[in-house]
Amino acid sequence: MEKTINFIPLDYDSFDFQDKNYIKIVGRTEDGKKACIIDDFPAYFWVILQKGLKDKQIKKLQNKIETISIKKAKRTSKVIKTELHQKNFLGKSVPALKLFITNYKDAPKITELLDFKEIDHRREFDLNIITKYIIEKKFKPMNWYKIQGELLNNSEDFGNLDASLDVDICIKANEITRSESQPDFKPKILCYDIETDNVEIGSEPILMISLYGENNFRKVLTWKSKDTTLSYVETFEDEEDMLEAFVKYVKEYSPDILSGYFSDGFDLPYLKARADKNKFKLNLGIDNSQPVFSRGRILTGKIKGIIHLDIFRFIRSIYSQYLQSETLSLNDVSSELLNEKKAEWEHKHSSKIKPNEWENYFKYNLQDSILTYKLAEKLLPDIIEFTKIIQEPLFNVSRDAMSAQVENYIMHNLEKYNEIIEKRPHAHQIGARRAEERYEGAFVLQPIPGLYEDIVFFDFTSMYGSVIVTYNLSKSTYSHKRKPDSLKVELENQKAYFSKKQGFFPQMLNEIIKKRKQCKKEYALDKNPFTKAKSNSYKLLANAAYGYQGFFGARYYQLEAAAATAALAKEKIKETIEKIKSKGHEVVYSDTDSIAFLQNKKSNKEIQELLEEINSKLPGIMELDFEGFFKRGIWVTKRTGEFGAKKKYALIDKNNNLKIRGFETVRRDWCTLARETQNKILKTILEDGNEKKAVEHVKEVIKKLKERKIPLQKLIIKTQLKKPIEEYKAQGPHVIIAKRMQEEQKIKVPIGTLIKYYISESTKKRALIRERAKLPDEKGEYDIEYYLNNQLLPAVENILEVFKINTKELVDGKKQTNLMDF
DNA sequence: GACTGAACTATACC
DNA sequence: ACGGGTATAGTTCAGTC
Repeated sequence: MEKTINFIPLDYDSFDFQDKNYIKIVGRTEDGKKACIIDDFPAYFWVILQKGLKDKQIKKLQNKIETISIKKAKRTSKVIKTELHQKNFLGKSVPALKLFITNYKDAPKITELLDFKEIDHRREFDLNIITKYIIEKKFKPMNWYKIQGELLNNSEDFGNLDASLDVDICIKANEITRSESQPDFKPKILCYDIETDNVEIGSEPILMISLYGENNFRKVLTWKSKDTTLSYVETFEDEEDMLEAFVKYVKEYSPDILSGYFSDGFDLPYLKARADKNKFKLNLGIDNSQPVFSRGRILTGKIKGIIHLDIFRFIRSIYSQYLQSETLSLNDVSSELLNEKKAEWEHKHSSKIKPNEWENYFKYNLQDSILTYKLAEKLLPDIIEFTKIIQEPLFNVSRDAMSAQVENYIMHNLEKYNEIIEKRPHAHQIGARRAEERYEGAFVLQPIPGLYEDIVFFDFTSMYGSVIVTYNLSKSTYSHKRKPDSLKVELENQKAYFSKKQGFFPQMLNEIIKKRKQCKKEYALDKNPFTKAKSNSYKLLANAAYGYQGFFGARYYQLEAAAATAALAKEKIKETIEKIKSKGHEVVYSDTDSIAFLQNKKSNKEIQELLEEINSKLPGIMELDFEGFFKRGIWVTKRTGEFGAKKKYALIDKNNNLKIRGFETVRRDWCTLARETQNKILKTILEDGNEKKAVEHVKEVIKKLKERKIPLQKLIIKTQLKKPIEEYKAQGPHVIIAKRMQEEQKIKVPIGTLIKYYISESTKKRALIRERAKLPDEKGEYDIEYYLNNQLLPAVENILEVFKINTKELVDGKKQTNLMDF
């Protein structure tokens, strides 16, 4: 039966039927029904031919290729037909054969048989099948389409596929056209969280599972305690019954997105492992399949027909640059984004929980799902807009690293350039790229330490991106030797040349930057969160494009283009600094794309005119922007030597808002006491314009510390493990503490763990710091001398030095601090 | 055992 | 393995006397 529906694709999957590839897309219809679209997949890839082949030679080659057939264990795969096309590859026009094959999965195998001398390159055999499908059919995620096709209703097509799918409607597509109207789509989200006694996946039973969804849908499922009056708690006989109810509720709710926080790495694999132990099928998929885990660098959990969204993964790979949370824990991120915290619950083994305590545990468990739901709601505009722009499924976009996002964007936008997609680098190429010498990067101006007044900040908008566009720096425009009408860029040990004819990479980047500008304008007029999200997405892409060209895993890697980008950016900012100086302004500081200088009694209007004048002479799309006026700013010396420290300064604006960069205040590996004290003195100095109050405050803190009146809590030092503990060559304090945590307390300390410790007094003379490091709850007295000399004073010394104050004089009994004082 | 520079390590800036 | 280079600064390590 013929059927036409309006449909929005959400989740993509591929399957084989009679040895051919098909794509299965799950999404929603306009009236909110869950639908599945089956579409065929034209499996093909390209071989790029040598130039100047005669028609006869090509025909002969085609005939040879068309006989290729390979047998794998289960299927025979062959070349169906070939077509000759004129395509572009890396900006050059090339003759190419389009090879249609029966099964795309065998494309790499078939390319191995194509070692004919007439063939220069084989391409597009190494794409993800869904990526290739979306490019080919332009059936893009999170957009509305009109689907016209055959209704599958208990039909025998595809082996009764439709009958096994838990959807309202299933259609074999004949025609897919983009709808004119694109109404807003609000996906149905369900969030979940589990609690266990042991974090080792599957090691012990799951104690409870919470669920939270729209219209205040809330559940806590448990089998541990039946003693509760909380209406949302449901109790079961055993773990298996609880798991069964979990699956039942998910299916009834029928979410588009099932979301957890770190659920890829914990909740979902744990659920699966416990289901296995109970010999129970965790059949969450719409085809009743169980979650499937792919082992990349990190575990990834996929559920068929439902988008499994791990909010933590998205935050870590994309969103963390907008956050200032010290860790990406649910608690820290929720505090920052939602101004809400996890519920109070002191973790203890379930055997030690008293009957009247369980309710608090249930509330805690539910709160985690609620926070995850709120985070999902908050971040979804960003995730959806990014998905629409990148044109990959939300499942991938929410997990991919920035390099993959840039690459996917490129691949999905190459068609209008008639370009064949470059291949992924081989392992040996990656090795060679990684071994390449590093190139010279950005310029950082050495500041002269001091307190300054009335500071102006300018910065270049998307500087590196605008340089790439302006000078046409990319793989397809690069040449190692001079060509007519090419731009020469002097690098450290070589010269690089870039053609003036615009390449697709700079052209695409130009579009991205233009769209960003447009969105920004739009948002200024109408504060729509989706416009903001779109603007953010383009900004992210524009900023990542430079790093992409220098990234060893990139299809369009060109180190010379990256090096030239940095070199030209450096040249331009230096010229701009000179220009500002020539107008009588003292330039205080500059880092990469920003310049700070003294207003020097000039009016704001004159500053604006200066900006316009500079802009009128900048090349291409390069643009300098006004960042802000600051009433005061402080730059300090390095700890060693008397020169000004780079990447370390503090500013205050007219509304007394602080902007602190690089100082210990913003570093999480310093104890709270040092950070708070430093923050306070920076604030008073910048507010008052003098150091008087700051000195008094420091004296007070020193006194308290010496009297041991500072609580230990403020002296805990946190350091993150950046690699497995056995790989450390130097046994620093945090490494020793981590080892003890693992050996004495049986606490797992994987990469990324934030190790907490304090430095205690020692009976031994000249003991190493690591020998004095103790766990926060370990008995001992903190070492006053250490905290004075290694934490507090270093944090305030360089700041007070600007006012010629010797910190040591603030310390009573200086002989303990420095023997030279005698 | 004291001292010193190099190596290792973590974190921040843009 | 999953953007790039620039920079500060603490602690340990290894060599010297």
